[in-house]
Amino acid sequence: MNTVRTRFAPSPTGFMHIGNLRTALYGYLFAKKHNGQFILRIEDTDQERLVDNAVNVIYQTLQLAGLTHDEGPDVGGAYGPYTQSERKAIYNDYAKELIANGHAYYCFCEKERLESLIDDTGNRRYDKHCLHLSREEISDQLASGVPYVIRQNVPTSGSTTFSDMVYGDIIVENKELHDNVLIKSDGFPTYNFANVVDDHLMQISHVFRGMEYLSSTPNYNLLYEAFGWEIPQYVHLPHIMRDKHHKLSKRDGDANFEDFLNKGFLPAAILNYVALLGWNPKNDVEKFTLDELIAAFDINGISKASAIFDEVKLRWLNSQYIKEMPQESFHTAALPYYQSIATPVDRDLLSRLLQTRVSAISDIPAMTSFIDTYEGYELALFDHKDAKSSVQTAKTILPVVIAALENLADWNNDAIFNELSQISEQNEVKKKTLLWLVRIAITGQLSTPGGASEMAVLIGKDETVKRLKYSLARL
RNA sequence: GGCCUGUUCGUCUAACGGUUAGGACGUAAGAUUCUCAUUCUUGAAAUAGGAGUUCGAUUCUCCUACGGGCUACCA
Repeated sequence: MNTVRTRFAPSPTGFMHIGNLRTALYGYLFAKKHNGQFILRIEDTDQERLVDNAVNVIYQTLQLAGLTHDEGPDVGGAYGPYTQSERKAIYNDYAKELIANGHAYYCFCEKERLESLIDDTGNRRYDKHCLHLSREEISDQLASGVPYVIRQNVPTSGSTTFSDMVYGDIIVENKELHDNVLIKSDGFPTYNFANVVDDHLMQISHVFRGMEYLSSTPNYNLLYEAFGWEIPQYVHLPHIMRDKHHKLSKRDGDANFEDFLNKGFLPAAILNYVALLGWNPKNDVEKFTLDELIAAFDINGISKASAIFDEVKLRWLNSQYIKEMPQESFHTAALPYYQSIATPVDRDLLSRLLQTRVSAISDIPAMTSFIDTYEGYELALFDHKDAKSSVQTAKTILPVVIAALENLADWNNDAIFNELSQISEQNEVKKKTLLWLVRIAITGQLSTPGGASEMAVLIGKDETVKRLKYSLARL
């Protein structure tokens, strides 16, 4: 087998879409699995859609995800340049070669004429008008500077077959194909053309891309054949959907890698989750490091149907990653979220408690808001079926708790817990009930970083007693 | 409209002619527990519909329905 070379070829149009990230991931995994190279190529041929700094976003994302490329604009390589706008002359030379051997031709048609070609079903198919121009007509037009494009000359009969490693063999009638534009009037190549030329020159062995390109693949093959080049292996990937009808899109504001980072998801968890969307390892393993993914990856496991992105499952996976983090790492990651907490509390304790109860780091503010703001919580929180707790039980037992804790000398977790346990025994209130009541009374929150005694330690004795009295007064 | 492509629990998916159709998330019930967290146990939950091929179809073929993609001087 020849060397495996895959490439990730994004357009620098903004943030990194999660679907693109998966495409990059699969290409990376496949290359590394086969000791090959993973190449980054920037496809900036659409000068109108360029976005400042977008290339840096691509570098940063790849780096955060751990998908290091062996060749690319920033790291160089033997097949550069790796930015398409710097390869303009190359494409034009190859387009001329195609014109010379009859597989492409100059087209001088104006927009108006093109639009007159629209048929009654609303479709447009170029009629090869300029293919029939005489040699003189062409050189006249070129000499007088008439704007032109270069079009692919596809056969009008026969059929083209291509093979995809995911979707299998696909046959398309050539008469269904269009004479696509190869070189635009601004001199830049179209995506379709630049791709073929670059994938060949960069010796890409396997082309990983979204399945939206399935329909244009016959045109690609015709191009490869016109050049006499070897056709790469195609690996078309199903889409990632937001729901049954919509692709996960930038418009929804949450389809970018960065958006998920901001929501408190770990890069490794995102990557792990996304790897499993549209691919399965043929066993029941759900959690993979990048290296494990490399070892397990196999094109056979790629599915044909599109997959709906489920953030709930991502949260679960992310929580698994959080639990496995070293304590210090979690603490460091959580620190920024403590900024907004005004009351001084033991942050190390907070981190220790939080780590097992948070599924995304960004959950922290909601879970800790009671530290600063507490008054006016819902009294209904006292009513809890499982804990057999109610406002009524709170009313009777809280005075006992206040009296006991007010006189407690040692303010630490064990002391508080023992004290509360005793109260529960002496007053025939279930421990679970009592702890529930106390926790609600001092936090006013359904979900807290820890249990009653832990929360009491966190906010301190004075505040605990103060809050217990406040709660009792409200009942 | 034409062409391409897809369809297994709510979701991600396994089973590449023979299984009580498996796993995971979520969900329900229960146990443990200093929270509804964690952990553990158990349960409910799917082959889009119809023809065929076959001793036997989730699996192969065809039709229908319903998705998605393409049909640009965007990628």
